Amino acid sequence: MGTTQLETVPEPKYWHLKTVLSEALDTDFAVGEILPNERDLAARFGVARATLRQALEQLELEGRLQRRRGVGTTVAPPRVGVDVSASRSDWPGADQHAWQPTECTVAVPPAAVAAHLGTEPDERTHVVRRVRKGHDQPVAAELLYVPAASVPALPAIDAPSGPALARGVLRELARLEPEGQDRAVELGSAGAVDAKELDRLPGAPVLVVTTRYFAGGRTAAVSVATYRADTCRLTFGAQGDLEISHEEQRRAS
Amino acid sequence: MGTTQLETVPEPKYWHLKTVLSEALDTDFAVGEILPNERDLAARFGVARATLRQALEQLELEGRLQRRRGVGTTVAPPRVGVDVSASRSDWPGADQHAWQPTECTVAVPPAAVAAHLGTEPDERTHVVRRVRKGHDQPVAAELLYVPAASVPALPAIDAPSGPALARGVLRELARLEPEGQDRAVELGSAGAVDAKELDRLPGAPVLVVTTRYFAGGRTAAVSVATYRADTCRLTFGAQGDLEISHEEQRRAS
DNA sequence: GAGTGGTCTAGACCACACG
DNA sequence: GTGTGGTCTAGACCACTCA
Repeated sequence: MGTTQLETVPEPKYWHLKTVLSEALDTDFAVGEILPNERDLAARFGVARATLRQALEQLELEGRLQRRRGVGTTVAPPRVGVDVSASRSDWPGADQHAWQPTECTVAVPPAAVAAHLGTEPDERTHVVRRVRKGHDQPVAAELLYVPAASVPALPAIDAPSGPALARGVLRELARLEPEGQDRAVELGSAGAVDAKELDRLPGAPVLVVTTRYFAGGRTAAVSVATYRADTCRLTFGAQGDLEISHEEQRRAS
Repeated sequence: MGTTQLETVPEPKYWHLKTVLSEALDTDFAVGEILPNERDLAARFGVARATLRQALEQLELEGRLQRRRGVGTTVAPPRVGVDVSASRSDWPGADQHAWQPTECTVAVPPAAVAAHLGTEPDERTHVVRRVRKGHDQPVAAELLYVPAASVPALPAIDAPSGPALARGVLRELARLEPEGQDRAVELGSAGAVDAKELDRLPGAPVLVVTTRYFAGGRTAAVSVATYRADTCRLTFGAQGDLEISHEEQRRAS
């Protein structure tokens, strides 16, 4: 006898809240719609604001919500599929439409990047900053490290300069004969600069894509690109894109 | 005259804390070492425990720390590179060493998965649960949806069954002639089951890898695999692995 | 049982967007 | 100015691990 169900797992409040909210989003809200503010929501559910926020954070991490200070919390659109497959012609400089150079400096790359490039630990390289846009929104911010050896025709100019020089570096890079590339994806958090470029707050979750470009038997360039984890889904399509995100899979289940 | 530097950006405390802690980790701590407990750390830095925790959360998200209830906070080892490139022979059933089947059921897949598979919305498929291990640790939990049409030799058994039947399904799958695959990566949070399988708390950040396997002009199977985002770095190597993680790049800079 | 991280509360003030 | 989300505090209790 006794209880029909052993209450073995007292679910945390924020977890239960997240579930309830998630279902409400599916049924009662449209994409772009504004939710009630956090204080109201917390009161409505009878929890402290911090607890409510913990649930909202989870939902934002899953790409369901978008929160903007001074504005409010809105229902996020489904994640955008972004092609990052190596089979495409995405050798730096080839896809001028997607990536937009913003700056070009000469600096000493992080030691590990230098190791990839085969440059001396204190050797300076060109550093091109680029932004990738999609559907009006910035989706990724990139630092592209290009050693002088890869672009011998260019002088190493000390002073930071604009998109013009950046395009020059990319143009020179495009002359090389691509021999392949390497890619790795991991979770990270946006630094101050990247955050500004991605229109997010510092610390926002990002997918860090590190790419090595090979040419002439060497590593011709290394790219460290940070994609907005809240709005992006990285696709490595061999036979076309995955049209439906995990997010939508979950909703539909 | 006046201040030499306009204090334009009052950095949040937790952000500054994170930076300080990060540097301390680099210089004063070894991998696996236990940090002082949260109450002590908070007191030492003169902040509330919640603020200290916000900094620790960030560092955990970046794979620098590992926190375990009842135990303490330890310095995490560098992330493990996990190969998820499509070029490998990772057709389900081929790589028995990495993936370990734990269960096999018959169930109706989520609608979106059904759409990928081309099955009816209410049509049941085999569902194989697998776990991927690496260096003693579980790194990924997977649900593999296999429609009956892909494994015609097998009867659809209603009752859930163990690894034995799962291996049977995989064996049948391996008979098919692979025609390619599709892959997408996005950020998610672990559900209750996945969390248990990955030895993490529910809600832990994961990298969700959705794969479509093609054979016989159809989608033969769909896999939804969740990788531990804190400990894993997904590699798509065309010319070998990236040996050095973003993490280490940052440390070395 | 002692010590750890995980959850939760009820406040407060700040930075930002918008009218 | 008003309202929003972002940060921060100083507590409390709970769930878990381990000796």
